[in-house]
Amino acid sequence: MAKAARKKRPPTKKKASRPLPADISTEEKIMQAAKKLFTKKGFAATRTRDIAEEAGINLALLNYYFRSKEKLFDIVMLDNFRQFIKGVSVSLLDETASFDEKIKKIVTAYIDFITHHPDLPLFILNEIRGNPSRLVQQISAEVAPLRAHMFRQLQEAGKQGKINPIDPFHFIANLIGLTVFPFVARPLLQRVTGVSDQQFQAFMEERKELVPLWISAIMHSKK
Amino acid sequence: MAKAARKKRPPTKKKASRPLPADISTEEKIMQAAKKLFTKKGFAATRTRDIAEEAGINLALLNYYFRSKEKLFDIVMLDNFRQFIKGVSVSLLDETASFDEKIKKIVTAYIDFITHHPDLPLFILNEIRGNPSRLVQQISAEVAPLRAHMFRQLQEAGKQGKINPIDPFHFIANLIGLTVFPFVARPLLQRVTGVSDQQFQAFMEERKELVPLWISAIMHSKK
DNA sequence: TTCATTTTTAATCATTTGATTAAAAAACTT
DNA sequence: AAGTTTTTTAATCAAATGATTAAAAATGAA
Repeated sequence: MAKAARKKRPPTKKKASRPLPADISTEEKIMQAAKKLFTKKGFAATRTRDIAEEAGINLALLNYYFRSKEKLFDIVMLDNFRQFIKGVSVSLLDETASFDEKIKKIVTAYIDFITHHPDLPLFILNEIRGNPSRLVQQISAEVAPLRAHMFRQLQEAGKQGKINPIDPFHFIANLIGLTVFPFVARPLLQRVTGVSDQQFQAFMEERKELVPLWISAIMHSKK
Repeated sequence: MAKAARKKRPPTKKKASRPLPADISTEEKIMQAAKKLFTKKGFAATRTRDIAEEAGINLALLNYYFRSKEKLFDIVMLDNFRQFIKGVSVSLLDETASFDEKIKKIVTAYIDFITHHPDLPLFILNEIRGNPSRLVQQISAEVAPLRAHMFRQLQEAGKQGKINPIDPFHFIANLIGLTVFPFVARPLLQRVTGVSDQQFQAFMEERKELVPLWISAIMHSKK
């Protein structure tokens, strides 16, 4: 029997004619709650009920606005990625800075940024793994111009003989590894080295200076 | 009504009098399946049914042998940790090797090891975060002697004026960061740098030589 | 106000999932 | 072989969980 598909009321089709509620909208509340929980615990370990409670709304509202847990997650993930990339792109595209200055800016920016969003890196590393999807594809597209720019700079610096020719792969692995990895491995590192929370922060402050120095040392070390 | 608590038959209390089944026991099959899935997808995203299927046994058997998903996970996790640590400890405790040689051995050992267990590092970084539990405590205890040994070596090398005095925190963060991080961030790195699977392996082979060189350069760079 | 539309809720559904049970099958002892 | 214990299974349970529904409340337009 042809069950006339009950057309669901389209959610959140804002009447273009009138301005938004302006204040902290319900949709935004849900997004923020979802971001907080998804980022901290990952997709599978996060319950939609927890998100609803964190947002202070009814569970049905979540589905009303976002249709499904997956959809909501995709949005949060994309948002997280963009934020993560933005940190680097600003410094990277600053044409007035020298290569060394750029590195220093990137390192500082990332350390500051992750200090305020400590769960982000691991979230991204996790979710990028299980997702060969369009999401990741989209991210790649957004990163492309940045990559091109950095590669060019690397090549120029290499040609001027200032530094060793180093493959971009190694360069980026080193830069991000030295900067981001301590945050990702923080619980492990603190256990193994017996470092307190306060000390950890101090060490990361130190690294703002040290990592650029080390990167430089690496690129001037003789093969 | 006092329902006389149905005493559950104690699982897997092997009669000590007779040797084990010897071949690949059911218990072992379950362990291996659980390890594979837990390590790849984490605790929350892994279903006990999937483990049972992967092991080719009935779901009830899993609970018969291990009582609960949590218990099984704890066992797998401890096992994974030990394996991860073992890689380093062998190289580290080799008294015949010089400091530089040790570093080279550690880097090579880790790169080889993780190449064959690519999901392990991220698993550990994930599970150590949400687990301030006795599990992590136990790990710490097992790592302690290694840490002490490495610290002593670092201090000695520093006193001999061969290298800059470098805090153990920075040293370990650098060593592991440069060695392990590329694997953890592999999908991201490959996307950003446009590197193929084959090329990635080649790069990691290169790093067996390069990372020790870089570590050396870092420790000889002037403050 | 009245009416239409949007937003929110309580209640419920359907499926998934960890766990248990009772009984069958297999292994071992005598 | 008979009896005992261990191992394995099919069936089922109970709780958790993502999603939907129908109706109420709020909002804005006329």
